[in-house]
Parts: sequence; C-alpha cells; structure tokens
Amino acid sequence: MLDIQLLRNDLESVAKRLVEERAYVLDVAHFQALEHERKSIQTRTQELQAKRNQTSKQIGLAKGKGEDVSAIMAEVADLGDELKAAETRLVAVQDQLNDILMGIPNLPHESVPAGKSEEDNVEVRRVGTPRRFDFSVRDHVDVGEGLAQLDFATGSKLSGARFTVLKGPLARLHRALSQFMLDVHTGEHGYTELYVPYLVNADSMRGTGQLPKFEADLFSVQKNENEKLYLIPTAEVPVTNMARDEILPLESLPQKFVAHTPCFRSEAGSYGKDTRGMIRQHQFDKVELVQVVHPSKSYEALEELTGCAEAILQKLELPYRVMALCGGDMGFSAAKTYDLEVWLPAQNTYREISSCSNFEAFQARRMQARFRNEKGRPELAHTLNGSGLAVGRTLVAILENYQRADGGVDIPAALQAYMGGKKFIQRPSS
RNA sequence: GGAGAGGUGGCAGAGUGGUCGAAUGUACCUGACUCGAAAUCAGGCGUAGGUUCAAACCUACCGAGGGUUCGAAUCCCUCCCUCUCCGCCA
Repeated sequence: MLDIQLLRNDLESVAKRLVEERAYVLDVAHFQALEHERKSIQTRTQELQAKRNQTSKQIGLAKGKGEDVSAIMAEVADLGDELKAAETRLVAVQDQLNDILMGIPNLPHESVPAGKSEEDNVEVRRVGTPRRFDFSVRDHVDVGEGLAQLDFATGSKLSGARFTVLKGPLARLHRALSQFMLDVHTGEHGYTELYVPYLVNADSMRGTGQLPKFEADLFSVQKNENEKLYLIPTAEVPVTNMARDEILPLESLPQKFVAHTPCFRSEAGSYGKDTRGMIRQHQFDKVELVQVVHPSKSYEALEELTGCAEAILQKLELPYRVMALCGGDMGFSAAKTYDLEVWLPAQNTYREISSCSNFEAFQARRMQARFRNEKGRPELAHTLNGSGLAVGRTLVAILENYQRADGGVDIPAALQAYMGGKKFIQRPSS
C-alpha cells in the first residue's frame, strides 16, 4: 500500500509514474472526488461528535446537580440522526478510498529498469558455465521417469494435474536439498530458522499483498461458517506477518528468518504454461528468506539476501544468472526485484529459481509493521524476501545439469553428505 | 466435543451508565539530591486520524463487529482469542 499522504499531496505525478512504470491506470478524477468528499465529511463528523460529547457532559453535570435537563435534551434531539448519517457516509467513502489504495501496486525504486515485460529485464551478472554434453540431453521428466523415481501419473491420480510423486533416492534428494539450504542459511548467513503455519487467515494474506487482488491464485479451506483459511503460496506470508501490528525495538533489527514450507498455488491464468514436468506445480517446497529491516538499510539488505540465495546455486555448482526485473514485470508489492535464473540444458535457457525483492514500506504499511526509531517514534519498517531456493525447481536443475549418459544422475558434492555419502542416483536394478 | 473463567496502557491491576484516554503500582525517560550510585522527591511517559505555517485544538481507539442511550470500558447481541477442568487425539 502506498502512503495516502503521497497521493493527497502529489496525485498527478504518482498517477503518471504508475502508468509509465507499472502500466497501472489510476482514476485521478474519481480519487480526487472521493478524497474531497472524505475531507468535508470527516470534518463535519468530528464537529458533530464534539458537539455530542460536549452536550452529554453538560447533561451529566446538570443531572448531578438535580437540574432540569429537558431543554438541553431537546437541543440534541436531532443531532443523533445527522451524526449517524455522517458516520455511515464517512465509513463508506473511506472504504472506497481504501479499496483503491489496496489495489495500487508499489512504485519501483529509481534503480529499477524501465520496461513493460520480461523482454525488458536486465541481466546483472552470469555465474558458472553451462556444461557441454557429449550425448543428447534429456529433460528432467525423462531423466526422473527413466530412474522410475518421478511419477506424474500417480500424482494426478491422487490429486489431479500439477501434482507429483517422488520416490526413493529422488525423494531423499528433495529432502536433502531443503536440509542443505536451511543449514547454509542458518549456519553461514545468520538467519534464524522458523517453523510456521501453512494455513493463514485473510488478515495475513492482506498484509503481504496477496489479498484482496489475487484471491484466484490461492487455495483456501473453510474453517467455519464465518472464516476461511488460506494455504500459503509462500512462507513469506506467515513469516513476514509475524511483524504485523508490532512495534519492534530498534535493536531487534535487522530480523533475518528462514523457513522451509510447502507452497500452494492454484496457478490460475497459467493453464497452458509449463504443463510438462515439475516446473509449475500446485504444491512445491521452498526455503524462504525474510528480512525486516531499518528503512535506511533495505537496499543493502536486498543485495545481501540475493547473495545468500546465490550462494546455494554456487555450492550446488549450478550455472545461473541474475536478472533485475523491469517495472512492468515486477510483482505487485515489490519496489525492486532480482530474479535468479538457473540454467536448464534441456530447455537451453535460464529459468527462474528464486525471486528476491525489497518491498520497502509497502507491506509494512498494510500490516502496520513498525519499529521504534532513533527518536523513539514508531516508524514503518522495510520488508524483504527471497527464495533460497525453490526446492522443486532446484531438483529439476540437478536432474538436468547432473544427468549422465547412462541415465543416472550425479549428486552434487555439497549434497552427498545429506545422501548418506551416495555419489549418484541410478535406476533400481530389479 | 462438554463445563467454567477471562480478554483494560510495556507489564501488573482498578474501574458496572456521566469531566474515564482511563486510578494505582511497576518499568522507562528527564530533573533535584549525591563525588558517583542506590534510596528519596518532582515532572514526563499509548496509537492513529483531522484542522493548522505553527502553537494548539478536535476526533477515534479499553479483543473484533453490531445494538441500546443525550451519554458505553461499564448494559445487550454475534464472533474471535486465552486460561482451567473433563473427553478425544498425532
């Protein structure tokens, strides 16, 4: 959520930036009309409230002295109706303003490249060299099914399309990956490990920006007649929302958390995309990094956090590149985003495996996540998060990059300790 | 799932219709005393919004939402959460 003061004071230029940098059209005239109405109604409401309070006090005093109060009572007889009408209207107007505000995307940081789509993203650096294969490369589906350890048919039997069953060593490799990532981030990067709920309430989804705009992307369950719970699409939601409605002590910043959770996404609107394989699933595991930081440190923190995610790829010796997303390709809440893209030889391209973003105060303002600043005043914190990494896609990358001519898959050196010393995976002999 | 108790300021804890945004204690900050500290004394000490150059003033907030009333922390309704006991259970 943008600061409403920014819109009040500088509506035209904010609207201009939203169109140019985020392709978002703000109805300036409508907003202005609402804001104008809000101002006059709020003033009127508060006047009426003051009058009511004053009069009620007088009645109390007069009654205490045993005086007749019918004259004063008559004076406020019709005040109640007018006040109620004003209050109702005020709430309605504020709701409308709030709806607009909740639907406006974040403004990009000045360092974000201009652009409308993926095409305009800028490559920041490229690390590692894609391996040369002296045999014809298979994609992860062929490799995994060839090993009889990756089973899409059974996944769809159990749950439908976009669900997968892993078996044997490959299932273990999947587990090994998340253990490895957690160990690196807690042991080497100073993140505190968390275990968090996978079902969260609507307030939490609003806090990080999934609601109200992206309900279609979420799975939900009915908790009871009145309440829904949502399956988390990323650990970002529960972890970041821990700071919701808090005023954190200055010395507690920066807060750095890592959590391994499953993630659930309905993938509405991407029906034709990545239907083959486990690139795009309804359920996948992710190790997520989250930071809550002092506003003056958030861009430093974005570089640090991105580096932590990169460290995993480096340790796994997977070639990747870092992309600075352009304004048009960034997520709704982000002020700046780096995507890490891992090399997938079968697709002969780099594919997203991590997304690291600084949200500045956008999420913090929605969820009232604050800290007590140097002057002792509450101030909105900045929040960041990034995948470190998406476990399923990392597994895909290993299957493709570490495949062997005989159909087996070598296990990256960094993971061998997590695999009981095994150096490769092959098809069971029987 | 059943029975009961309760949700008030950082914490503790009063307040059952009228100067209550809220006593008191404690923590914290400032000052006095002290060589310094402790103790003691004095003062300060919630969040958000509005009008405003500012000072200041006004408004809202006592788990959430609604209702009664001239007036609600206090009465009524719905919901949420916490605790205790019983049952069930990974």
